[in-house]
Amino acid sequence: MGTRIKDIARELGISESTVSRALSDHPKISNSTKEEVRQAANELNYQPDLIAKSLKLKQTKTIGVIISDITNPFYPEIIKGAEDVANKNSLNIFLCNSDYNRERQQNYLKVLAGKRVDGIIISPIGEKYEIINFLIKNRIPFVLIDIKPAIKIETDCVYADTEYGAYIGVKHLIELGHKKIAIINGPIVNSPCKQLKSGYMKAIEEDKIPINEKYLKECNLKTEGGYRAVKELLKLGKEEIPTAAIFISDITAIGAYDAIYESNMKIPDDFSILGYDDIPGAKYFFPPLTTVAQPKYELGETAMKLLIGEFASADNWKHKQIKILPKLIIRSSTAKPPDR
Amino acid sequence: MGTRIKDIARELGISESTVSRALSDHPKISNSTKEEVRQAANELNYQPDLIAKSLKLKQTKTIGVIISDITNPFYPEIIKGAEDVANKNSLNIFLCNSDYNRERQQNYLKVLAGKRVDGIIISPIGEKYEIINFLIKNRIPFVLIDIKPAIKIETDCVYADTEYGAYIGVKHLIELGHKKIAIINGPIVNSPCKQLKSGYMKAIEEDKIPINEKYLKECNLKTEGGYRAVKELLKLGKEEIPTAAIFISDITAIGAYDAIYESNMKIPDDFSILGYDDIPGAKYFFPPLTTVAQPKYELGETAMKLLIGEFASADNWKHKQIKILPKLIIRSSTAKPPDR
DNA sequence: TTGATTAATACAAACGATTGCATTATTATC
DNA sequence: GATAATAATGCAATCGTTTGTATTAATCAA
Repeated sequence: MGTRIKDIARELGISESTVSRALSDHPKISNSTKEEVRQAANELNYQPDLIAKSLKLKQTKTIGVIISDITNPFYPEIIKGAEDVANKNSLNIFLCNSDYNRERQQNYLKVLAGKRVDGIIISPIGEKYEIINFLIKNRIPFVLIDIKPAIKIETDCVYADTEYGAYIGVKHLIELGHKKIAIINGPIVNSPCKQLKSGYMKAIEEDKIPINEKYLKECNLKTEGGYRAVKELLKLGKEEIPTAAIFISDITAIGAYDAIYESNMKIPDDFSILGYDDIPGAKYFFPPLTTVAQPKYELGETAMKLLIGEFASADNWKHKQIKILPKLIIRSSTAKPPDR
Repeated sequence: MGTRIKDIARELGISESTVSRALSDHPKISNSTKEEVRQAANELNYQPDLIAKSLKLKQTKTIGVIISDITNPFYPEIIKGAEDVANKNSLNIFLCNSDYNRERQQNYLKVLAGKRVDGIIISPIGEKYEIINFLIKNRIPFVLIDIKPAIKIETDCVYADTEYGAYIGVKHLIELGHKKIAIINGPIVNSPCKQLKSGYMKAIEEDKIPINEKYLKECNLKTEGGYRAVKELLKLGKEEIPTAAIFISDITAIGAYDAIYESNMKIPDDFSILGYDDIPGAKYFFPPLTTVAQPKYELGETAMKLLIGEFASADNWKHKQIKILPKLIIRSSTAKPPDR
């Protein structure tokens, strides 16, 4: 239906190869024909078929990005960072939203492989070995995002140091005087969740605070997960109800607001809430949420740069694992514990 | 490098066409060879080349989605709605973020055309005729999102009735007793902005409230735009400072919180704020934001369904323009005006 | 046995670009 | 004026699929 190189060639009475070369400004084509070709292309509204080009050239100028929840404000900033870098390098992004669903993640992996993307940035959910195996087997360059590398794994990755983030967060709670501190975590199979726990443990143990197993909660990563977890905590004996909690994300912390208010308790007077991520809007919660800020944009930016190989110079033979430090943002959802 | 149909064919000593047909379960291929082929494909880790397939079949099973700001929580829900429908129809989404940048939008349009996507959903910024022209000229099926159709335009579109939303919002303010109501709008070229204004006007005029030109603000669609607009309003003479404002989005309304608090004023006692969108988190602002809720997920869902043609039945020759009604969510950022 | 029918597979062209090599046209060199 | 060098263009193969049309093999009817 549309215009092809063939059509331009016919129109001008020259060969397809000449048109192709003229369009890509090949030095061996005369300026006059180049001009003619460009004009004809314009008149005929020629749009190059990137599919055909990709097939021939074996590169798609496209990077696949798989994230787990586009609705979580944590991700859009990452995507933006990645997209900005991609654009600067005339690359495009194929965005996939696994929605915390492993099957869907697996499916997207296959689609991206089939679409022959030039590389993949993925924030993996669930067991990551199969993902890594798949990518390696299919020879797709990739960068893991927001995953702390395990010892055995040798891959490029960019991650925020959640262990450190959890540590400084819980330390902050301890300094305020809290001793009954809960942790509302996501599924512990996820790397950031693992890290959150170990940061929490480190801070708790450092201050010789006894560990209460009932304070260790796992929930799904949505608001409703946080809500339910806190509801359960509030059912404990009066003396045992924690006075503070650290959450795996601001989104789950929001659920805590709901649960606490439903019980006619006050934040932070009766319960201190420490979020994680610093999503836009956290500043305007009631009360403004104390949280650990993720370097979101930077995470996306760095991952894409790494993938593109901007960082690959002298020693690009070895995998880079880049750590970015989060920051504690103290607002008003944390305060000293109530004297019960 | 990877496995091709050719490789499977060689491996089994049969022809490529047989392999291809076996893989797609063609009835004329014997079950025994089908089984052999499937097994070999598995062993050799065959991943079909979707690029080649697309070239041949002239369809990519991909829908391009262009939105203007992935960072605005308004969009992720839309995307999710669209993606869910797409997935159910084994379609994928190629997401593009124009970032309110016309050049970038134009560029993405070209890329998507070049990538031969099967259709495009776009939330257009700036002048939409050139976009529509481009899409028609290139014979790409498309659906406009969040754009109220002008009389002359005959295209599929799905939009939330912003005029109605603004009308019920401003009515609410008037009923509270406000007479000095500002409108912090986005660039008036955008359709939702036009609608916001006319809804505002309708409500104001209905109650015979005189129009103050100084209350009609245009700003960019980010938090900082709302901040600056309100700052300017607060510089007016004491008597002239408005007592309430409706904002084009919750994101810009956030800027108002900053500006108001900087002037040591209180919300809603000194100034009522009415947002638009109902982004996740708006409920937890201080004070919780009164806002007009967009049917976001539904918007994306409907747009994709429309594009796929699920709605195309008897009368699919004419363009559908689907209107979805927003809802007023009254929280605590609006109250009766102060008696100055 | 022979021709017709059916089942299973193979051949080859096509999708729309790119590119190494061959070819032709033009100019330079002696 | 013949040959070499250079400039500009054309030919044809290729990327990995799919699919219409042979082709071959197997089965059946008479």
